[in-house]
Amino acid sequence: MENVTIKDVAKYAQVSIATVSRVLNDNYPVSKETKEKVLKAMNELNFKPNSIARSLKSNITHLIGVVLPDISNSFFMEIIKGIDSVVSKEEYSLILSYTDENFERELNVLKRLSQKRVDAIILASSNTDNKYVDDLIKENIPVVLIDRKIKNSNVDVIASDDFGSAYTLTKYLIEMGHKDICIVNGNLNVSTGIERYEGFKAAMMDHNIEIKDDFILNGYYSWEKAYEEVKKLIVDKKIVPSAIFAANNRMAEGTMLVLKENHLKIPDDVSLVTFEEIENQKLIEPKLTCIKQNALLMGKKAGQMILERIKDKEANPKEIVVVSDLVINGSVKKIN
Amino acid sequence: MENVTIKDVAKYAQVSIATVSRVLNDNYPVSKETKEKVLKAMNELNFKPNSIARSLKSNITHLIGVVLPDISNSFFMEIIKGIDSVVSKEEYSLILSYTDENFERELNVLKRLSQKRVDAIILASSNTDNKYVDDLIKENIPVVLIDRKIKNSNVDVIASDDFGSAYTLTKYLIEMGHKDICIVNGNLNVSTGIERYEGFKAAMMDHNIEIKDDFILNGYYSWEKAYEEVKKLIVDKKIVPSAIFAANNRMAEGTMLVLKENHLKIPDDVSLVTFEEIENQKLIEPKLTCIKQNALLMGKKAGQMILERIKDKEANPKEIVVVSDLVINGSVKKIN
DNA sequence: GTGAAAGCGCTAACAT
DNA sequence: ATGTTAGCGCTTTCAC
Repeated sequence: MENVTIKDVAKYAQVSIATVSRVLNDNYPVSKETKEKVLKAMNELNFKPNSIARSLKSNITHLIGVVLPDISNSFFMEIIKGIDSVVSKEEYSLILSYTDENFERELNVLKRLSQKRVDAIILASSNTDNKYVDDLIKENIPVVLIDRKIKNSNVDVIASDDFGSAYTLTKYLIEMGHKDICIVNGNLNVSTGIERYEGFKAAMMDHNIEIKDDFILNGYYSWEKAYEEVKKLIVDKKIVPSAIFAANNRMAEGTMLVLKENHLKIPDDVSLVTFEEIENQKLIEPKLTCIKQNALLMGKKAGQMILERIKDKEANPKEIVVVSDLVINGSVKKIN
Repeated sequence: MENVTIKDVAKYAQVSIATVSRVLNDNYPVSKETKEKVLKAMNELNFKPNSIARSLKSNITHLIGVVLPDISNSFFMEIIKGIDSVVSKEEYSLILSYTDENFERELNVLKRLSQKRVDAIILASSNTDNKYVDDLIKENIPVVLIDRKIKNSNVDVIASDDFGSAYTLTKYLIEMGHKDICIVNGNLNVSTGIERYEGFKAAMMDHNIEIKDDFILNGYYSWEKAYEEVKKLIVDKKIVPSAIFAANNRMAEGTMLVLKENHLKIPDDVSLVTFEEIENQKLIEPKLTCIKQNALLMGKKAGQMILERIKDKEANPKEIVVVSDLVINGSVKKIN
């Protein structure tokens, strides 16, 4: 009963293996009788086509590699759900890898996926300078970038308007009267990190507000790092900004804990905004004013894109921008 | 440059394909000179071994299927991290699938994994009656159950002591003076759901406390369901229990929102305990008294187990219980 | 409508 | 130490 092959089925049904294959794929004429005979044989022997062998012939593995920096972040989990909901309908499975924002690890993972001959890769790279993507494409493995862009690569991209949204969010703080605004930056090797920072700077500059050196913190998209950096500012340096802009949800969470531990109330003592909603937002007081990205939709679009790309590798790369919303909650104090 | 095979390398280096294979695997004697010649050829042609072809020969895919009910739950994400940290060292990749507690979907996913010829499967089944697991094992695909057991299957298991922990947690409530305790059950088709309920009942019975029908809620491990059910009890029926036992974190979150919306303070108005810590616990007042499982460790153990099992399919199945802690926080009121 | 046979890229037994 | 060859399970072209 173990590892029944097409050959066994053929013998059992007393036909050739070619016929079995034809029944299996239903792509060539087979007489009704033989077809039934074969199907019966398959059933009785509990035959399952070996997809490895199929892949070897067809060069199609029905495997999509998904490479993300942080799988505990619900933002990326939503993306996975979005991707899966689209591609699983076409019988694709996802190989999930995460990199922890570590570029070396990312390269290893990509290499492994390439050897596994995945049909395509969906990538949120931890480095704008990822040159390996070009190699992948040369090797005929299409890549769709999600959330994070890279330099010089002529590939499909699905991302948010990080610059614009950061600008909007900062502008909102400014219009609420804030000037002493601290930014907790994300990973500045990453397009989103850079663009959010640029958006922030542009808004500040456009309103002629100076950004103090002390108020530029590097949180690398990490909860812990953000916690440390904000703590250094507030506890060690004893500087309390009027508002804090956290460049992602994890860092907003770390920031909130510092504030909580030091009995600084949001928004009375410090205002806080974040790029991407924090976990369990609904249960936390106050809800944070934030940019809310549509991660599920991004995932779905990426799934569609990758399916199209697998079918047509020559089409011109597309860049899709998924709009994010500014959600105003009660975490920003109005200053006269 | 595209799809260089062992054959191309052989021609380029002017040796036989066998020699190339030998260099590739470094498992047979090859003279230093030829070896270098071949390595050079590989390099210059940018050769990458086709792991599909290898798999076809060896029957080893270096793929492990991971099937989980809910990937947005940090509990399961930690499990993935644990698994990955162990198996990626041995060059395994993970195919991730989630089932949303839907058993049909689970069966589909398992079938797909079996056809993909994964080397093994790590499964948190959404039904104790999963008989397909036996088929998988017959097909020579080892299975390790994680978190959730199934009936009658002679397979490796790595789980928590759900009964015991639920008993402990309930006993704690009782010792704090609670009698009107409401349980929000998980999925009662699942071993954890059942055992947690059983543990709860046993503790109640041992202390001669009657469980009221109104206080047995079915939340199916779903945030939304729990929210609905608790709301029905508290808002529609206008019954406020003295304490609530939520059988997992998502349901505790749903429950908390109902309480919050109805201005019921924890623990003053209602006490609440949960099986597994909620997301962003640190930022939420009050922190919930809970059973804290060691998900990362469970994942690591599962990873080790699966590697051992792949190496030795005949060894007797093991069952490992990972201990959970009762973490007492301020969410339970002491009643005289 | 069906069968024979080549071949996908690789490994390993056998031969030299 | 190296080459020749069969074969892993399947698809597909070419005969009939």
